[in-house]
Amino acid sequence: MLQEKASTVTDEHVSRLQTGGETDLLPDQSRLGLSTAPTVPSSTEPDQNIENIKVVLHERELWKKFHEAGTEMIITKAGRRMFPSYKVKMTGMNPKTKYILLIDVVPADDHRYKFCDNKWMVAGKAEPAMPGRLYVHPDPPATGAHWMRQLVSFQKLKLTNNHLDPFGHIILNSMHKYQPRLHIVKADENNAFGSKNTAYCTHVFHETAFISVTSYQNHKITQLKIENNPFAKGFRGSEEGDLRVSRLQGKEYPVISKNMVRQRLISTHSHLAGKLGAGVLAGHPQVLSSYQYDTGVPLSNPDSQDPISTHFPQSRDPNLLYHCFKHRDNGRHLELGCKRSYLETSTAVSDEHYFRSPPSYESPLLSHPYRTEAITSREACMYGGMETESGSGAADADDLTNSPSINCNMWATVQPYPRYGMEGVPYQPFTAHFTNSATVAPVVPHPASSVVSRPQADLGVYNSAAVQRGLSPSFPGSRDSSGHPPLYHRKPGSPLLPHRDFSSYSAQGTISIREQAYQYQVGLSSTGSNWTDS
DNA sequence: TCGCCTACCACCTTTGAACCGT
DNA sequence: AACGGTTCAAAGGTGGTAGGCG
Repeated sequence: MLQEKASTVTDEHVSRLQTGGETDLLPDQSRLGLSTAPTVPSSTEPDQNIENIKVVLHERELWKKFHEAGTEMIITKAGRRMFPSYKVKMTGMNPKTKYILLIDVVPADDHRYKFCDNKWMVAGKAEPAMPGRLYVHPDPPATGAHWMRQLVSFQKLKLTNNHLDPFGHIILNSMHKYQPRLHIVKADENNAFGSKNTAYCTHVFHETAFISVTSYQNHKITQLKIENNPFAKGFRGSEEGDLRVSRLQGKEYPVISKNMVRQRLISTHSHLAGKLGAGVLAGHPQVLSSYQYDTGVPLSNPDSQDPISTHFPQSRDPNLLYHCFKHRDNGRHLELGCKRSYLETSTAVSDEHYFRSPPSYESPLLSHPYRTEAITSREACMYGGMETESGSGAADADDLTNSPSINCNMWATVQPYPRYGMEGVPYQPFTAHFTNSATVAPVVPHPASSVVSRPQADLGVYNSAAVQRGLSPSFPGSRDSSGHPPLYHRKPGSPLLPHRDFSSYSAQGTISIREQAYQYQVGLSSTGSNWTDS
């Protein structure tokens, strides 16, 4: 019954999309950092539709500060957290319905950037995209009441530039612009996720877009991080007046705190001591003057009236993007809610670029075959601390205990990145790929990718294959008497054991780009059941 | 030569076990 | 014995830096 309604709704929204449908997002909501899926007039249960869920970005003002300066996120081989961390407040959920929350990070455009003259500039075409990965909130599928009870934090999400990252961190390319997206997935009672009628919606906050870097380029960002990140307290001026003085003096460059000077002295000392064996102090003025030289470049620029565009050139993010989809059992992927594609904009000027060179940034979640991956390491699972943050530790046991546990899972996608020189390739709308493993949807090869059609391995496969097989130590394919995958049942009080699954997906054909990384993942897939936590 | 990346550093917060008192 | 509060050490996160690499 619900499915029938969904079908109707889906068709309606497809129609709206095809006619350039608008979102129902109010301008005020956008300004307030409120993301909401469009309403669905045809529904008889408006309050229980996933489309009605509203999401408010926590600490939006802080995000905006970073955004205005041009947010940068450090990526390291071992993985680095995002700061500000991604936290949201949810409302409008059905208190009794179970949901799964996921985040992915998708390329915001097809450019590589460089930081030149205190602003970000396009430095060429983007590198081939990393295999898209999903970060699943460590809380198991929980009721809407649970998610709405407190802030939902994704602070333990980590970003890496290690293409072979085994920890399930989100893999990014340095010097590229990315956009995190939040996905809310309705968990099916039986299959938890990815069933025939899985509904989900996607929320995007444009303030959270960032450029990935291996070291900070913009000193404004560095200062903002130091000022706001408690872990960076050590880099704050030991005297409270440092920053204040710098502002009073109208200096745009960062003030050298005592710690910074000390570190430089220590570093210089050790370095010089090793090479010269003497004359340490002689290096001090040099260090300082060098620093001032590096940072003393006037930050003003002719376009300073628009800091966002200055630091994030060619930003095409509308205030909010959101997508609501619902999968239908027949293998077709229909869009349930309305969608604003990157091409769908209000101002031709700011988005001209995208029309000229329409990137084919299909959602890894929505438009590309999935492989699944359950994470074993504690780092990758990143659970536990999250509970403190989100308060899930105090959640009603009922919210969680009966929930299928897919904690610590990271779903990975292999995203065929468009080949270079694809100008003119029409934008490919997102398509939902929530399928049941028994209903494998045909894969339409990406027009710009070299991917050979291969078996669908999407979120539905995650549910049916990965959970059943890889996520359980009793692989393969065993189910308990209740019919649930063993993973769904853990002993009361027992810790959430990390699992890893690389066995759920095998690829046919080849991928010419990012082949190495892809093959790596496939390789893991073939040996996934033998994975042991290190 | 230059830009980017990595390993390492010291400092800081967070976390959880151990301990103690009620 | 159970519970709650405090202490402390280990783990982990942070940006800065030198040096390596292409």
